[in-house]
Amino acid sequence: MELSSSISVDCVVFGYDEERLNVLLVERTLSDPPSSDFTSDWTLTGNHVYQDETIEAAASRVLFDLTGLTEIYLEQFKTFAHPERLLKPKDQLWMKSIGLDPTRRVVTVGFFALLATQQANLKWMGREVKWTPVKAVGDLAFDHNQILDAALIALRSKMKHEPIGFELLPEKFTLTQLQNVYEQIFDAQFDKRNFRKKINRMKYVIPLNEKQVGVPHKPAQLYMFSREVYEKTRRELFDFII
Amino acid sequence: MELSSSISVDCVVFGYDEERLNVLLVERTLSDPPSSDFTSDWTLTGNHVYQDETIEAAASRVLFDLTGLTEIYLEQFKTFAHPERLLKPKDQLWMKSIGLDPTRRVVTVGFFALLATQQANLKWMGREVKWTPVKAVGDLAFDHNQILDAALIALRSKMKHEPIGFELLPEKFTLTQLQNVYEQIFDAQFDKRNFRKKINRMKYVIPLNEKQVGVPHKPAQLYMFSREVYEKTRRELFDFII
DNA sequence: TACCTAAGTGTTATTATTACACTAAGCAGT
DNA sequence: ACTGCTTAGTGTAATAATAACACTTAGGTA
Repeated sequence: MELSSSISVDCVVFGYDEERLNVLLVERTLSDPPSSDFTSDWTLTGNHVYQDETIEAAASRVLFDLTGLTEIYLEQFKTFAHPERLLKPKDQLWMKSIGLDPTRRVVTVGFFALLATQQANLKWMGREVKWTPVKAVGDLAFDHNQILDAALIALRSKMKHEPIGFELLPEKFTLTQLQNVYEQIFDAQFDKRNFRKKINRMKYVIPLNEKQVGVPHKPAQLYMFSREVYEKTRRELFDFII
Repeated sequence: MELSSSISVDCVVFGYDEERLNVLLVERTLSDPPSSDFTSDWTLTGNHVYQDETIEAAASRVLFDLTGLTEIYLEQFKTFAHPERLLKPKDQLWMKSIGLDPTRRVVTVGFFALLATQQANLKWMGREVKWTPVKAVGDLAFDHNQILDAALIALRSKMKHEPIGFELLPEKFTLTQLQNVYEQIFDAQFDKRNFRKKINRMKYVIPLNEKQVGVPHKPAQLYMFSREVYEKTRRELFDFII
């Protein structure tokens, strides 16, 4: 039989806080009726797509409602549609409680978003919202662990070949911060001098006439990323690969 | 209002025929009622997802029905859900003619598949099926030009960083064939000696004890690709990038 | 003034990239 | 058997990128 389904978007919102990579989670509690069986747990941030809305608009709406920001790096990475993705008893219970038909198949389109954590001012439909270090995420509701895993794979893969690390930093950043972003996300350590040599070749990482102030050590040069220069100077690489 | 929709998959089936990159198209005619207004045109190969079917299974089913093959390289690349993606008059007419509700939003998950054209034995629900050179594809039905464009972008991007060019060749291939695959898909020319030097470093491209036979020139060494060796010897690269 | 912290910098050996042109092997036609 | 046609296959030298490695500098704090 042909499939009729609801469509939702889930945004895996990654935030970097100068220490590690975090992901935004919102609490899921059973409010109506409040149930003692239902211990609260955590979900990614998602919502249904409205009738006349594109999925990109739905994802932006979720992000805006959540953070108050509009210019967020956002990218569709994968769609999740397994027939049994929402059939765990707790998920069923929760769907009933908010008035959704629990037998209805829900297809969700996964997006990931990148931002510097301090940019965001968090709220979500009155529910609790928190940043959680990606490495400390426990069992999530629905199939959200799977979605998060896929988002991480997509993030790493994109990050290897395109300059999106900057999206996780404030507009002005130091090279040490930039290096830390890559070290955290790839669980790797790079040599400072070699890293900087490489960055030096990237004409789109532009030194500013500005240094850190108020740090209790030699203040670092600040840089910014220019997507414009990147688009002009980018050259195609083939790695395909050893 | 919340969205209720049908889910379909569309497979962008790429085939390489030792000359260029082709894509499989099927003819769309209005059979019931046959209409003289409705000039036939071409679509990608897709179908609805059934109630208890995963989208991956639906895509494999489409490919199997189309080619009789089961072990095809297949990858989900993007989901298309624009509210107006099927509202062109011709698309509406066609949906009515096959008994679909034309006001219903249809969300389609795009997959691309790779094969060597000679492997496939084509048929599709009695409709005409043809290989078309990607560069010669005209206006397609629905939003299928958009889907094809996105598939090409995804293919090129993946191909730059992972060894999937082999999927477009027969199991045993020559280095010249391999080079042609990349030249065609990237619209570029590579130096033969440098290309071969690079391939030489890839331990997963394995020379066989076998040569071409019956060619009217020096017969070429045949090679095969070993995914197993690839997985073992692959090393992570960071290009992120000038 | 001494100490702490992170910033910033250069050299050398190895490896990869680029640009470039001739010889070898098989087949077809005479 | 010889000639010609076609594609396969190969090496070198100059330049650029990578990898491994340790000390000095600038500011703040006590």
